Order: sequence, then C-alpha cells, then structure tokens
Amino acid sequence: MTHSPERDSVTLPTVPADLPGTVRVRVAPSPTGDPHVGTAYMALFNLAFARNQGGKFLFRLEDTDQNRYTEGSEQQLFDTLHWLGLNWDEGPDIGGPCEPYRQSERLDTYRPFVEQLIADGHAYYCWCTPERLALMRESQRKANRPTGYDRLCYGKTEAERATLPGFTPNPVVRMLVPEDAPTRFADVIRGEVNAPFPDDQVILKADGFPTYHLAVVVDDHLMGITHVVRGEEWISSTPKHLLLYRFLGWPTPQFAHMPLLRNADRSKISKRKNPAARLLWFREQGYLPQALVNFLSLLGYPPIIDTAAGPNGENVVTEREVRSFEEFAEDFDFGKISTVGPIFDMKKLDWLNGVYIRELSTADFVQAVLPYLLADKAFGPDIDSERQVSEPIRERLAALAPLIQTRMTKLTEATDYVRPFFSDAEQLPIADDAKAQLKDSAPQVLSAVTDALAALDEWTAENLEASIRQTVIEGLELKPKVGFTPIRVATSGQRISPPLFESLEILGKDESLRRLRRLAGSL
RNA sequence: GCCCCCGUCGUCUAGCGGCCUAGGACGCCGCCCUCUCACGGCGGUAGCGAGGGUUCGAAUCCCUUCGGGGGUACCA
Repeated sequence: MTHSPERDSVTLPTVPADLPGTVRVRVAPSPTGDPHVGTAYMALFNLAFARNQGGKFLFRLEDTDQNRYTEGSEQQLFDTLHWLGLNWDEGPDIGGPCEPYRQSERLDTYRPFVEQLIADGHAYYCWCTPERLALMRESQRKANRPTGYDRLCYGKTEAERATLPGFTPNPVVRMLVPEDAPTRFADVIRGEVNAPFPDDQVILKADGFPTYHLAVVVDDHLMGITHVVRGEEWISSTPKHLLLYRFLGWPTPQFAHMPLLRNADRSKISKRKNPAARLLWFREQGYLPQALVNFLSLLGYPPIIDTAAGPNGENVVTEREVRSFEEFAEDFDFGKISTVGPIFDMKKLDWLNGVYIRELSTADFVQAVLPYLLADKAFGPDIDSERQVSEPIRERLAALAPLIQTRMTKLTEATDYVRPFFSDAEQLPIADDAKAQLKDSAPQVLSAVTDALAALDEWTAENLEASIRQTVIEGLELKPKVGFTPIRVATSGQRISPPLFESLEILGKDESLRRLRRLAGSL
C-alpha cells in the first residue's frame, strides 16, 4: 500500500495478506425491510462474474443506518438469496478472512481513517444543524444553483462556529472536495462515464456511524474487492468514492454500473408499485428459484447464442433463453450487458416457470409442490405439516404429477387440480360453473357410464377409455366433448381437470362409481 | 432547478457502416392436435422516438431535439 509504514504500524487496519481469488466481488445489501429483487439481481451478476473468473463472491451487510434497521431482515436476506442458490464464499453467516462482514461491527475500523483524513486536511468537522442545511439547499435551488454544502464550518474551531446560527454541538465529519476532484471514470459496462462534481459529503455521522460513502470505500479496499458491481443509481456518487481512494492512497477497483430494474411505468422498481419488488413474493406465488434466476439473467443480458454451420455452409444462429446459472456464468461478459433499464414484466417469468415445472422429475415435483398443498390444506383440514403426509398420499401425488405438471404455470395452481383427489365423494364440492355446462343428456350419460364401469374388471385408464367411448360415443351417439363432460364434473367437481381416464384410474373403482352416482342423484 | 445516465416490436433482446425489405423469445391472434384445461406443432401481428448531418451506403458514427430514468441526504 502507498501510505507510510509508520501509520500502518500504529493505527490503520490493512488488507489481510493472500486473500483468495484474483477477482473479488460483493453484494452489499442493507437490512431495511424484506429483501428486494434488485438485491438478487445484483447478487446474480456479481456471482456470475466471480464464477466466470474463478473469483470469490462476498456478502457484506451495510447496516450503517440505525434508523432504517429492520429486525429479521438480515435472516430473510440470507434465506432468500440461498433459496435462489446465490451463495457467497465469505459473509456474516459463514465468516471469512475479512471478518467482520457487518458494517455495524466495524465501527473501530472506520474511525482511524476518519482521523487520518482530518489530519491530512482532507476532511473537517461540521456543526451545522439539519435545519440550517435544509434552508441552505432551498435557497440554492431557488437561485437555480446546484445544491451543495457551503462550507460554513470549514476552517473554523468549534468555538468560532458556535457564535454563528444553526449550530449543534454534535458535529459530523465532511470530506473536503478539491477543485480537481475526478468526475470521469472508466466503467466496465458503459465505457467512459461522466459524473457530477461531488459535494462536501458527510463521511461520519453525528451518531458515530460512517455514511455509506466512507464505509463502502474502506470495506471494499480492506476486503480486497477488485470490481464494484452495483446499480446505476451509484454513478453520481462514484466521484466521492474515487476521491476517498485518492485521499487514502489506495488503488481504485474497477466499476461496473448495472442498469436499474423498472416498474411498468419505467420508474425504478419499487415495492409500492410492484409486488414483485419483494423477493419473498416469488416464493409465495409459487415460482421456482431456478426460473427466477433464469429470468433475472435475461434482463439486460442476451440469451445464449449459438452459431453453427448450415447445410450450405451458411451461418445458422440460434438463441436459447432457457439456461442454467452455470451456463449463464460460463458465458458471462460485462460487455454484453445492456445499459437500458429493463422493465420487470413477469410474462416471460411465467413461461419460464412452466418450463421448469415441466422439467422436474416426479420426486422433485412432489417435493416442490408439497408446501403449497399443505398451506392450502389440499389433503384435508387437519393435514398441514409434511410429517403428516402419509405414504399413500405421496403415492397418489406422484401418480398425479405427470398429469398436472404440464398444465401449471405456478406451484400454487396445484391445489385446484389435486384437492378433488383427496376428498370423499360425499364431500366433493361441485362448482356452479361446472354444473352449468351440463347438457340435458347428462343424466343418461352418468347412468350408462355407471353401469358400464361397474362391470369393468381391470380398472386401468386404457380400459376405462375404451369402455366409456363405447358407451357414450357409440352407444349414446354423443360427441366426445359432450359425453365426457358429465363424467369430468362428477369426478372432479370442476370444469377443468387432469385427463379424465387417468383421473378415474387414480381414484379407483369404488370412489369413481360413488362420484358418478352422487352427481346423477343431484341432477 | 442543477448534474448524470439511457432511447430497436406491448415486454426481454440480437444488431456494433453494407449479410437488415431489422432476427429470436415471451405475450397476443389464428390454425392443427384434442375428453376440459394445458403441453406440443405451424402460421400471423408488431419496432429502429423525431429532425438534421457524415458516407457511395446508416438501426449502427456526429449534432440538435423530444422522451424516459437516476442523483441531488447526518438513506443506502
């Protein structure tokens, strides 16, 4: 490092020797509420880059704002990111060579650097009250001037400043921005970027906590971060960070400013306007983590593009949007990231979720869908924990899986398909819209089919289909659609159901006949 | 107000001076398959914000304009 050895030996923390990874990146969320989808988006791209480069990915908690701290938020951050498979190599929950990874536990780390900045004349105390600062900005704006601190406190002692209005005895520390402050930097995604001339930004708050600007620079340096990958909203404060690196004599990392996810109205994505801004929402709604990860990777980043030689030697280009995280990471290149903020439109996510649901093995599908079925009490009012799911229930669910996987977009949709298979004939609700579509021929159909099936020996879908077709289509001369509907309504109670014959097979002979008779009796 | 970023189908994107009468995906529409609903297959709809340049040639380069977004905190 470039600062003098005596300082190193006295007070200043330094970067641990031999940190693992030539590339080190991080995601640095704040525990200010339930986790935000933007955090997952940033984590995803950081992780992909780290994996692509064989580097390390760290999780650092930026909890320097005591006012916005939310209990439980940290654990939710861990849970949702792990749920998505976006796992870090170092972090507050698993430790690492740069501990601690919570900024609130690093207060002693920042303090000496603040002292040094003051001693070197790069920072100064400010005793202005928030009220005075607000008034100052208001008049600046009114005069069509850029807003910024007017340096009233600069060069003054506390006693001198105390004689002036708008004084508070609890000072903050501000950085002193020089005339030649950098306003231009190279961005890995955008190329050369211009940014605003910085303000005399507060670096240490009155409560003794550093602001983001100081903490991020100190921690990124001390944790050996090589690439700062963050949202576009940070472009305008990058000059402050550049200045801090210069003041402290540290090499600057590379910067990559990602586009911001947008609401449908193109504003920055927010929980207020978009329920999907809440990461937990996706699990609640029945999305698979791999579908969300795939979807996020498509926002601002192109699909996998393969070029092969065609039959005549020409180039045949195919694009593939369904891809795993590993494939995304393998292909990862900052140069391919679009600078346009993508609108978070869930249509494609729904499609992807269906694709991934269909790809699930029966066992995985059952496991994935179980929590939703239990929450909906699909197996009955008393069964609400996985412990109570008996082997017969599991088997029936497994038999159902291939029939319903193809017709689901979200895991929450399983309940409507599954519930009728765990009901008694007597208790099976018959939906009004299902009943309404029955034609006058329904009673005959039910009666004829009941008789035919009662005589059926081998209760297989194949036999059921043959018997029912013969009875209804040939016997009663009805169109399949008309003839099968009463049977569907009788067995499922619904207008929409899994395939009929397979459903009957799963229900078994006794239960099927009971349902047919029950509907017939109610017409 | 001031500063910065961005502008290809409704949405996600390919395109980085000629391969573009702009390609793919999702959505939407139609047809096929079909016991409902899906899945699957086939086809269709729709876009370079506008105006100037530069060039033999512009979606691609430059300028202006319009539009959108972000920042402007003792929040991150």
